[in-house]
Amino acid sequence: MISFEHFTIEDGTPIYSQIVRHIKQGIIAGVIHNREEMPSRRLLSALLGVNPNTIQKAYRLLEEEGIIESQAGAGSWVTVNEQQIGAIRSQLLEGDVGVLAKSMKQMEISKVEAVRLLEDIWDRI
Amino acid sequence: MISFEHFTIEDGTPIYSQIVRHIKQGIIAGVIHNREEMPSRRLLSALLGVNPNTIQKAYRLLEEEGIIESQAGAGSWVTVNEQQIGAIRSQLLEGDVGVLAKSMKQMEISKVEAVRLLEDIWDRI
DNA sequence: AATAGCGTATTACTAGCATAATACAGTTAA
DNA sequence: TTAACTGTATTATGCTAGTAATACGCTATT
Repeated sequence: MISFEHFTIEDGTPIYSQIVRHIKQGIIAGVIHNREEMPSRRLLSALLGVNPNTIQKAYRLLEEEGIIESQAGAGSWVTVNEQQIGAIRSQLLEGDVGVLAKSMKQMEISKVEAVRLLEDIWDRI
Repeated sequence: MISFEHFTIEDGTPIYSQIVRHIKQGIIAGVIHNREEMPSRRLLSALLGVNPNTIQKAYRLLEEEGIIESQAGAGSWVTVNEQQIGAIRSQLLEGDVGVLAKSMKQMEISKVEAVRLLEDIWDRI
């Protein structure tokens, strides 16, 4: 069963997006595996203190991306192969790093300074 | 007069936030200077194809942060000193880099790999 | 067979973002 | 002085995110 122990809701981003991202990051980190069982919508809703409809929206999006499958009465499970994992990894990393790089360039930050900032802040987090 | 030539609206973040950020980034980059005149709410609204109330919200937030001042009938101007610029710089950079570092750590990315990714993507943008 | 838990669907409500259409008072320049 | 432009304020509408309360049919387990 997939754990949401280290998951906390932040604001600024829709909750359903944060859940989708948490699952993707877990798959990339190797913490969440293929065929692993997702918590039921009602259970996760109770765990996170969030409305069941919000969980349902997250699960629906994951299903549309082919990352999980659901069966009425039974439950939901992760369904990813190695190729999908690689694609998700690229999708998340290039998106995140691209946003940062673009933002820093607009601030006239140099490449070496950008790397220095990343290394500095990396250790303080 | 402050230029919005290289500004394009993206979705996912409120438009008023994007405008606030654009001003802050311009100040950090040295493209926007103290005492420089902001475009009027109606003019910027027309330039960006956005409602005047959305511009007003952005300007109100900038005013609350002490980054601009407004006078009815006259207009609005940037009011920042060197100390404020340094503070805005830290605020933006540590926020952005912190979000990326935290996200990468959750994906079990190593520090050296993070730096390599940043350097790679930096040149492709 | 029955019950508990599962996914799924619907309706109603609140809050925030954005638009739309005005209105009013202060400043500036012709 | 008057006309144009400024910031400011108000009211109404639509959309999305999120909550709340149900309801229904399927599956697994007892």
